[in-house]
This record gives sequence, structure tokens and C-alpha cells, in this order.
Amino acid sequence: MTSNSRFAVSVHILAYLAFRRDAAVPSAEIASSVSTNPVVIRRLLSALVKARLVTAQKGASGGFTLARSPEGVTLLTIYHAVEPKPDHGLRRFAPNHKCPVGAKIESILQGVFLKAQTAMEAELDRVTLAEVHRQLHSVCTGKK
Amino acid sequence: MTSNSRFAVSVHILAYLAFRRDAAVPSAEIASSVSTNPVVIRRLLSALVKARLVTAQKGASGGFTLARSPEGVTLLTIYHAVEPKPDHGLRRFAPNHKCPVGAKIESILQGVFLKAQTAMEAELDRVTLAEVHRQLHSVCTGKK
DNA sequence: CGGGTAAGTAACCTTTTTTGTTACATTAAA
DNA sequence: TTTAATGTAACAAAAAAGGTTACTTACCCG
Repeated sequence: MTSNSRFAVSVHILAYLAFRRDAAVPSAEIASSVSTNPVVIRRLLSALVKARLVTAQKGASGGFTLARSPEGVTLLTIYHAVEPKPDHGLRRFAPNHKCPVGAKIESILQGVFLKAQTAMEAELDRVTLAEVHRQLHSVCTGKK
Repeated sequence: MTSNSRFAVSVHILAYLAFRRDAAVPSAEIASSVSTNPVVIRRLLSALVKARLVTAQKGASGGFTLARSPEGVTLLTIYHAVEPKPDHGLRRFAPNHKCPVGAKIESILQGVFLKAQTAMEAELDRVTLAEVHRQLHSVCTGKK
């Protein structure tokens, strides 16, 4: 998937905003839920705002608000918003091109990784933010 | 997928051994193809030996040899041999459990990540080492 | 208006992860 | 018995990720 927790935290953020759909939520409040620094949250939200998933409001009584219906937002959308280049597993891989194997293995692996990545993304695309929201409620209320 | 290049390098190693199926190959030779230090290669090979994918031979004219037919080895086997715990994306994710969202989001994400990971692994399982080997040759010989 | 609150962001620091290196014991062929 | 290999521990270096401070900008509310 991804080594860093940007994606996980981003889903958390959006789930939180879905949970507090009524009001504008300041980064400090989200940071408390995520257990991190507000700046970390704002940095991720910056990407989410650019992707039009969230709107930001400066100033007193400002904060962040969901820009779309949770039904229309899949986790893949979120993934793409915050994880621009999934070079996973090949970033620090630079074989010796003078060797017949080293010369070609890289592009072969790229092909394999692309297929694997695509399969993974298809799964992410099957889960909506609304579904995550629903699962949150099923716990909070005890319902199933 | 994975952040480190252990898997990519491991496939490279095994592809190299398939390429030189005849002889025992020393780690230094593989290291040259991968462009890294022999110790790095031996560390990965240590895991591959434990997984019975490779046999090692100490001493002069020793080295490493494929232990199985490339047809019977899928990339998923290799993946599991060298990447024991795929906690991807949740390692450094420890939300505040006092918050209703923070309390539950982690297990929800675990479920999602598991599905995504499983889909990815299914793709890796569809590719054999023999297929990688074939693709290597198709380049070296100019055939398609 | 003007004070207070919050986003936006740059710069920097700390920690963790990953990779590379040295060193040396062990093994076995030639 | 010399030489070439693996096996590993210990350490060093580099890269990535995350956290913190500081400050600017924006703008609601009284």
C-alpha cells in the first residue's frame, strides 16, 4: 500500500468531517482525534482542499468542511489526492544496466507493480466515505 | 505495495539465479547486477534460503542456486519470503481512542487495507519467476 | 473597526526506517 | 593449507516521515 500514514490519516480526517457534518471543524480538533499536531493535519487538508474534497474557512469560527456527499467519495479518490506518486518499491532500486538482467528487470518489475497497484486501487474504489461513516456509527451506537 | 526495495531486489536476485541456472552464483556477482553491497544481497538471500527458494553453498566455488523450478515460484511466494509483516500505512497510525472516531477508525482501516492488500497479492500470485525469466530473454535476444 | 481565532506555509528539528559498510568467524573446495 | 565463499553482528550513513515553532494572512464577532 503505502509506507507513510498520509492516506490513513486522510481517511480519518474525512471520516471525522463526515461525523461532524454540521459545523466547520478546526484543525486542532481533528489533530486531537488523530493524536498529532494541527500543522500535520493542515498539511494534509491542504491537499484535500486542492482535490476539492474539502473547503477551508479562515478566521474565527472557521475550519474545514466536507465539500462533497460522502456517498460520492471513494477511498481511491482520497488516495490519489494525498499520494501523488506511487513508485512503491522501486524508488531506491537502480540496478546495473551493464548487466543483461539489471538492464531489463526494472521495466519488468514496473509492469508487475503497476498491475498489483491497479488491483489494489480497484478495491479502494469500492469503498465510499459513506461506508466508512456507516461503520463508525455501527460501533458508536452498538448497532450492527 | 511496500516502501522498501527488499521485494524488488529479491525478484532481481531470483531472476538472476534463473538466468544463471547452471552454476552456483556468489553474492558479489549478484550485487554487481543489483548495484549494491554483497552483504545486502546475502541478507536477503538468507530469507530466501529459509523459505527454501534457494540453496546456499559455502566455501570456494560456492554460491547460491535456485532450489525450485521457476515455473513453480510465483512473485507472491517471494513477497512473503522477504516481507513478513505488511502493516503498510498503519504502522505510525495511533489515533486517540478517547474520541469516538479515533476509537474505531483503526479497525475499519485495517479491514480496508486487508482487502486492498489481498487484491494486490492475488496479482503477484499470477506471475511466476519463469514468466519474469521469459521476459528477460525476450529483451536480450530481441525476440518478442 | 479591532481583537481573537483559525488557516497557510516555510523552516527547522527529531525520530524512524532503510541501506550500506566493516569486520570477522565459519566452511569447504582446490 | 590456502583461498574463496557464506553468515552475521555491529555500526555508519542516508533518506524519509513526522513533529514543532513561528509567522503571515484572513475574517468572524462583538
